[in-house]
Amino acid sequence: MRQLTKVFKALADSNRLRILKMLEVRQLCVCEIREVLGLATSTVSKHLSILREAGFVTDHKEGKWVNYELLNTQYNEYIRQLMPLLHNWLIENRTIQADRTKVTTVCRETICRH
Amino acid sequence: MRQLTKVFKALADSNRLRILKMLEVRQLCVCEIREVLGLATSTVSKHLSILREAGFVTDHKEGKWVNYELLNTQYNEYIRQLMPLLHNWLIENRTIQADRTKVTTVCRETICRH
DNA sequence: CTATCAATTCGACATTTGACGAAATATAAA
DNA sequence: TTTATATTTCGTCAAATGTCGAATTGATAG
Repeated sequence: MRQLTKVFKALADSNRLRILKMLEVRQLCVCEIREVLGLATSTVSKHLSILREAGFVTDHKEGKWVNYELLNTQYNEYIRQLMPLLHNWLIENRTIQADRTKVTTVCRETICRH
Repeated sequence: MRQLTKVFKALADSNRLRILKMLEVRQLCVCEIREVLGLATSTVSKHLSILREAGFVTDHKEGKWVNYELLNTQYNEYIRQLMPLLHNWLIENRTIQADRTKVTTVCRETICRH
């Protein structure tokens, strides 16, 4: 039950939903997500750790960046079943659509300098 | 997005999950749920209002009691898709199993005369 | 009409949560 | 090695949450 509430708690925040829907487009580093959401870097990092602890995402070091991506494995049965639903949700949402557009244009090389 | 986070927030509490899994067995009034969960009546009432606002349950007056039951309609698309998953989850969980056993034996007539 | 009893609402309280900036860590570049 | 940059961790704060008991509401039974 603890594991399930952790999964639902992770989904019970609009900024984390936005992150998950952005990661459906492609891998992203912390500063790219920060740029789209307009939050402090530390806040984004915290959100990502919550998503990681719940089993939604995983991270890979790439130079000085940390890439986060959706974890599409069968490790967590709850998430394995939830992700297909989430994939079809919020598609019409304007914020989500805008986020995803930004994600395609955002470039870590230019953004992260300052 | 607001509606979806409301749905996930409602699911992000173990007592509310226990309530939903109990309601899979049968309709229940507030005092029956209170008896199983061991919470204050006002707390149970609050949990039920959160589940109602999110669209999971509905209530019917029956004399001095208020019966709560799962709302299995297509009003809320999120819930319509989530409930089948939740139905198959937590089946092995001991707390949930114990709750459901109690639900079958609990009698509002005897319990509520406290 | 008055008592009783189930349920809700309200007010208080402790805990959790989401946010930030500062400090610490890690990696790349000079 | 020193500097710059990306990320994490830590401390703090305000707001939200879960809980309770008391007061209120609503309906039944005397």
